[in-house]
Amino acid sequence: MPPMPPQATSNSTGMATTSSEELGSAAQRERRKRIIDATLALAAKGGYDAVQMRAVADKADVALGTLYRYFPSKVHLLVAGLSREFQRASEKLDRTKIPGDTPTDRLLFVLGRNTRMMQRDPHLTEAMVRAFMFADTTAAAEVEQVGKLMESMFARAMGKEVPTERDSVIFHMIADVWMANLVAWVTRRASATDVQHRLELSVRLLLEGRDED
Amino acid sequence: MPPMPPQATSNSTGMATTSSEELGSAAQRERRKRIIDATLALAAKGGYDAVQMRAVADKADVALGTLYRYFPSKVHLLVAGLSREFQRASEKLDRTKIPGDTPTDRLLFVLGRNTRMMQRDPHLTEAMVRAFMFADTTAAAEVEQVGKLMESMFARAMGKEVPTERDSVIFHMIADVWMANLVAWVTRRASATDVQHRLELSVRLLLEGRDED
DNA sequence: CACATATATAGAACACGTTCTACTCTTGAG
DNA sequence: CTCAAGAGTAGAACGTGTTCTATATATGTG
Repeated sequence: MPPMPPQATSNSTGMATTSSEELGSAAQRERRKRIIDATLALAAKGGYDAVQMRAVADKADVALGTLYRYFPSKVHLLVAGLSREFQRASEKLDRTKIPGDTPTDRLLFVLGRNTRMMQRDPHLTEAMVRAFMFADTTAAAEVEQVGKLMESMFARAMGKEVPTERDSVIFHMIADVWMANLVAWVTRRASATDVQHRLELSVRLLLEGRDED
Repeated sequence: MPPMPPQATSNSTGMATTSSEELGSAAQRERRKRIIDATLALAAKGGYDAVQMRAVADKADVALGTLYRYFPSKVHLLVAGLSREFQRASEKLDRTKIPGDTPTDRLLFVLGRNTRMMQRDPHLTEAMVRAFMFADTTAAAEVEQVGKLMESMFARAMGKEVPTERDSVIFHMIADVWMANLVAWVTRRASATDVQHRLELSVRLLLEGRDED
């Protein structure tokens, strides 16, 4: 067993620790940030395949061994990147008044906004989303964290800060449909408008049990 | 450009050609079958990681180069395996009277039956489902075919042999939720009962706009 | 039959994720 | 200050997906 370094974001409560995020010295937080920056930069340029561990290490100016000490696999790395992106989106959302007359409309606004944001960077989205779906059991915790982030964004959008169990399940389904559609879009099996329509229909059905107003 | 062999299953109509399936000499169909058999056997024994191209080639008694001539990547191979499994499930279904009083119930029966069938072989399911989700654009056609199979199974279950556009979209969403739940199950982020409940809830909401009867 | 061409084979070669080794640099406890 | 343990570094090494090369075998056409 190697001695664990900064690493892992288990955090049993699911709440972020104040604002500074997790353990590690300043230098370590710096390194971790550089690594994720490098990852996302490479992903944005060439997608999943362009995120090569040696390239990430180089660009982040750490040794390959160090990279692996921080993130035990390429998938962990990319899911961590997705997590950070969602965290940022979520924070930005907090500073925004979400438009829409009904909770459903507001959820749809959030979903549409994030979808468009991701579609603006196809390579990056491809890399993160494929890693997310490919993740195996060893990255289950990281995937779960992303799930939590999506759920809480949805909850906030709908003004259900404390979702019921049923709400949670429905948010989870919406997240599933969202991710599935992003995957389809990323692999060119669905157009941007396909995605938009499907999301709208499924959200209305799941939340209101109807579509067309 | 290398000369294409048996290969690809485009089939623009989406209909299976009578019963014998696709082009190629008898020997070629034989090889193809052996390859998929070998793939599924290895997958059943050790999941995604155990499906190693050299091992598949060995077990199928073909050269590595031949394997690649038939299936251009590991993902193609596994998605083809999933496709064949679904085709079989679909055929078996055709020989079955689907129980259930309402179309929704019948769809849920089919979904539950297939889910249980897949859960009976966790490794195999893990291998196929992860490949399915990880597939890139080069395997989009194969993924689409699997999508078509799911859709037509659902359509048949509900007695909607000729689904409307709206039906299709809804079937697609159900397939998305189904696959997402299988992924979650496979990575131990969801239990079998979680999956069952989520599927039931989402199908009822998507099809009837309500749950609890 | 004979040959041209498509397929199949064995195995080397290559790429990239991951692991390992040997060494150096930091850091914090005493 | 000293030094032991942890963290980082450079780079070799390994495993598996994929590609390439050289050769052999089928196959169908004159």
